[in-house]
Amino acid sequence: MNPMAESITEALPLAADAPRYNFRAAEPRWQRAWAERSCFRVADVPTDGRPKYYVLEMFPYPSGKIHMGHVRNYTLGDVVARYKRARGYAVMHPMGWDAFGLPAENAARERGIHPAKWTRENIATMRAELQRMGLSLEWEREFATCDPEYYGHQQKLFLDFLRAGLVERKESWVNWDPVDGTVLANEQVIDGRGWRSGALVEKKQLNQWFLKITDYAQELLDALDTLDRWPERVRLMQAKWIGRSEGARLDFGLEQPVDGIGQVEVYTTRPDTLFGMSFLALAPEHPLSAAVAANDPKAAAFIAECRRLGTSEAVIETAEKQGYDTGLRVGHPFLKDTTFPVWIANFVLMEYGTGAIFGCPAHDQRDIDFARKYGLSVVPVVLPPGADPATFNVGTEAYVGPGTIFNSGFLDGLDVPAAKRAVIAELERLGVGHGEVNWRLRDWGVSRQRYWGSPIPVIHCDSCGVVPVPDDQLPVKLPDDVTFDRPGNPLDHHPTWKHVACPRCGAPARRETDTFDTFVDSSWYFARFCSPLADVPVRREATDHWMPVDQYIGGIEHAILHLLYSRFFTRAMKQTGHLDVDEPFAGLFTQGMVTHESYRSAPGVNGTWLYPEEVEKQPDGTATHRTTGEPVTIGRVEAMSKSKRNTVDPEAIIARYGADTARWFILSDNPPERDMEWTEAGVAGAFRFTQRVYRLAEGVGEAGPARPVDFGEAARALRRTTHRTIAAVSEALDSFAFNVAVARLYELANASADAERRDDTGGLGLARREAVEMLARLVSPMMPHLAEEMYARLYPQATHLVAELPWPQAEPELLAADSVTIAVQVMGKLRATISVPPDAPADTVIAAAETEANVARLLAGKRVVKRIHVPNRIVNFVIAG
RNA sequence: GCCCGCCUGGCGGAAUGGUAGACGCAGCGGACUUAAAAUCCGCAGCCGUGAUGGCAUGGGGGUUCGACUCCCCCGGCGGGCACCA
Repeated sequence: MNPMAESITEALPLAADAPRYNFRAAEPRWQRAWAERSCFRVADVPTDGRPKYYVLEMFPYPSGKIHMGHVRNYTLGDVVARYKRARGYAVMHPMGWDAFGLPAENAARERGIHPAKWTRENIATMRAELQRMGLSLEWEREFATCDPEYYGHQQKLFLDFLRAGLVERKESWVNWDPVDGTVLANEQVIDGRGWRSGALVEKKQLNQWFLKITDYAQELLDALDTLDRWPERVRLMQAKWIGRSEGARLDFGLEQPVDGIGQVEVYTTRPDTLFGMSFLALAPEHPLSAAVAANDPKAAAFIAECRRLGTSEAVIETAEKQGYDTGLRVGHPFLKDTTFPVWIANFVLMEYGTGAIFGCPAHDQRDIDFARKYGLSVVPVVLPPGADPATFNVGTEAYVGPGTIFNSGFLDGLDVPAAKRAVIAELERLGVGHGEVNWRLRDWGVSRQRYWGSPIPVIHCDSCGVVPVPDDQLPVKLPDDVTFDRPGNPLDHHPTWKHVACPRCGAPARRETDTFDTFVDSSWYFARFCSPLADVPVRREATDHWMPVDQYIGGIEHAILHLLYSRFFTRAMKQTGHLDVDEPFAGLFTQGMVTHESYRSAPGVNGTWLYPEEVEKQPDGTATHRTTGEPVTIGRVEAMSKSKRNTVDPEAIIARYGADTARWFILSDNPPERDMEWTEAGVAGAFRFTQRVYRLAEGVGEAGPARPVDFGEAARALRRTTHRTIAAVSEALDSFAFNVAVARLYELANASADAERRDDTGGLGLARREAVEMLARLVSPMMPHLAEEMYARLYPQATHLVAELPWPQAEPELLAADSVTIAVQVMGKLRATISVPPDAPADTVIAAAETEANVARLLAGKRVVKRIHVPNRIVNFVIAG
């Protein structure tokens, strides 16, 4: 299976006599030491007075093995956790498993493994892998969302939400796979067909449970402004997703009522263009469309055609605008003697606004496309600045810019915003409409027709209706004895599970067999971590102390759904008294992906994909197959994916180079928010650095008795480098600039190595010992095992671990230099550098600069009109001419 | 189409408006070695006679004593959203 397995024990070549850091022995030893000393334990409700810091990485789905994306995510989080701990914070850094979901059911269907067994085995494997990474996790808080204790509390939250009016059961249009007998998410509909079954997907109305996230739409939007430690683009994406729009809702009266329907309600953001109306269009699912279709087979056929196309985005994108003229006509609120045709149009969405629009082709691109196709009238009513009202016309492109209203009765002469206000006022006065805010955000449908999820804790009774499961009967546990031998929901097929007595009247009733969307599970796990053993969903004292998460870290792919759902859930939990915070994540960091070159076994795109381990790179930049020797095409560098086989197994890397090397490389390559390229050469370089740093520790002398030393020039220089590195690394870690921290540590290592080659005079040996100790401690958030190993060498009698040490402090007097180099410019171009004492007065510095031969030459005979002096940095002479 | 981001050596990247290219990877030269690896030392943006010479941060303009950094225009790349009325 894994081509790299054979090479796991093969070590990088090293000289036999080279001192060697044996990570295979050291890493497990220090992992045990941290665990035995409970270095990473904190209390649910601490009393030690340290400030709290909650570091959380998005918990993994137990898919089988960890991948490089996990390694990057958890390494980033671990650096923050270890650094903040050293900085004096009580750090909570938990880990758990997002354990429900479809892959487990697929495994059951395809391989006959029970989803619970499959999931538990994957968790065991992946937990061991994470532990080998040396992460400073508090494993005592671990849970999986498939634990009945967890989802039972989730069911309790749902019932509390239900009682608080935050839950609704309603009919909604869904993508229905008639073969699998299940609802599909939009992403699971490919070219109108189910992604698994290949069956044509139908649009179907189904009773679904909804969480009323739209109740919080305004708040979720407004509070984005308070999330100043979130990436701007995530906030923008959420704002767009919530999609607030301001407009008007108004009624259009039908000339002839149809099936009792006398008017059509329309939502518009452009009430100012009402006089430019030329048609009204209904969504195919609109009740009036259905009423028309009842007596008009052609209309029915048109609607059926629209429905067949489904709701998938890909289909909507490519579909041409199509309409059907119903023959009906509507009046206009302001144009008393005019009527307009009513169409059914495929581009009108039932889910947004009222499912009906008025068409103003001159000022809306979709409407003009539609009007030009079907020969409908086009009346411009917004005159662009400078245009001539007598000749201004609209061709195939709608005018959507600002301007002055014309052709519009009482609105003529107003600008667009004023006209909007005037129309709304008039509609309200006439009682046919009003101003309204509309949202793109929809309520959150949480029902899934699946087994491997949390049961939704309600019971359906023929006489009592929907009855919540009483709190004392929670959790509603999943039955173990289920079969996956036929399509549909195994809970529904189960012979006994769903048959229960109604808790209210005792009559035979049925359990809800839908389970929760797994996004529900991940919407509050961060709160549960604060008190993972509590017999309530969350213990208030614990969440009051630990929430919000101070630093949340994960992939940008969760920018909208998971983060928005969690923000909503936090508010809902606050409303129901479970929490007392508004926002779950005070700080958010979104990491880039891990990428790798891809390889194909033959030229062009015809070859099969090859794993990196199957490929041998040649010195000339080409590549061949490791066993067959045939040429290999090197493809693009792209995100690691199983389908492209451009993956590298973290387990193999850790086995071959050690966890610290993997961690170091993944941090050093580039800034963490960008995509990084995983390369063999890069890992090897990181490995060499671990060895080099360790040798430095072996090369320093014993810790002598503390004594005042009159440091010589070289020792003073090294000490300044050491202390500047402390300051620089601290600053870099504070700002997530881990690649810069790495660079500064290379410099310190280089400086220590330089010192090693010089005579130990003037206290250089002591300065070197200090440099190496600080190197160990500064490197510890990133390479914790190596740091412990080095420290143990430096202090064989030490009674504490680096993981328990406070962060080193730079000595301020060592941050100041003996002298500074000043750049001397003439007319902004560098002409010389001079060395002067720090903070030398301006006239001294300028005088010194002027005497530099090269500067004097350029200034000779010229009139200097300005002398710029920036202390400790630069002198610039501006000459006339 | 709309929105956002990015563009610096062969590569990843560094740089409070103040000496552009730190640090690493790859490369080249040398030491050590029978040899290779490893290790160590050194070189290294481009042009150029070895000048503290010139040109250089996608292209063009601007602000400034001074611009990778701020502003405007253009180009390229990447990402997100999208019949949202």
